[in-house]
Amino acid sequence: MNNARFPISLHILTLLARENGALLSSDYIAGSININPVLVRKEISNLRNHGMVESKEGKNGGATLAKPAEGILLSEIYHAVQQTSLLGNSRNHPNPDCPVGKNINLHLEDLYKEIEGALLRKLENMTLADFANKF
Amino acid sequence: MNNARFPISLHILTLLARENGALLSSDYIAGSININPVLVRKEISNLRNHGMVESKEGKNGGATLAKPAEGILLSEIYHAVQQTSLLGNSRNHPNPDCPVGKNINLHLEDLYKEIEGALLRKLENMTLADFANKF
DNA sequence: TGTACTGTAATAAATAGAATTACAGAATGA
DNA sequence: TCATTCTGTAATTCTATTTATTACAGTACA
Repeated sequence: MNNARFPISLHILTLLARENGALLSSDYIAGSININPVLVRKEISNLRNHGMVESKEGKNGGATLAKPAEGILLSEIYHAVQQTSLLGNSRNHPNPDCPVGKNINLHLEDLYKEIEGALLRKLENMTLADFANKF
Repeated sequence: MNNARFPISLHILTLLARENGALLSSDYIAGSININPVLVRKEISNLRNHGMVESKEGKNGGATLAKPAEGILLSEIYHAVQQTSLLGNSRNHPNPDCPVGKNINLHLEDLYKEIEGALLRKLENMTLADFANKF
């Protein structure tokens, strides 16, 4: 997870959480994050697919939360953006003729699962409201 | 941490843990991981700087563990390779004129610290020996 | 019916990651 | 002593990933 999708999504959701239902445009949001509006729309599209955001097309359109910030767990956001494994995967195929190479991916996966579990238990105990209220 | 440094370092250390003090060459290790030997030497150099590995130059040279595998915590390996923050950082500077933009990096940092703490408590309870013994 | 939006695809630019090349220097042992 | 086999490291090239940009169809509003 080297890319900025988690912080970007959290930033978007934090902005939306502070508006009480008012729609924010992708341009406005992009201005706060300082990234390209198209990337904002892409992230919003993803958050919408995960049920956290609603958006409205056309003039005076924009995005808003699909449910109260108290009901959005940070773990949901994590799941919505998570693509690569937490501690990195080698793209290479380790040598199947080596007893370590042959099995390392299996054992790494187990390890990652365990670690990610610990992380998720943390994120499940924090809501978007908790985060947004810090500002 | 999108790159493969954690799994590569763990792979190297696992191989070394299974040799009882015998030296392994970067070429041999690279063959097991299936990456370039220069990258192996770079990682070994880093692990050496962190006191986990010793190496010997010249003919019949190679690397070996600097201390028993029972004394190497997975958290040490994590610290040795960790560069980027766990859940990704935006390279962009958020808008300082926006109340959210102005403070988000601060709050993200706090959040990351807390999450990383949970992860580290897990990794502190696993040794290289625990991992290597699975093979 | 013009304006201001979203949604999305396609492309280009920038950045990061990994491989490769190159070579100096160290240890060995014939 | 000196060829051989290693490490250490810098420099460069190659590749993959990420982000920005361009373009435009479609929607809603006033």
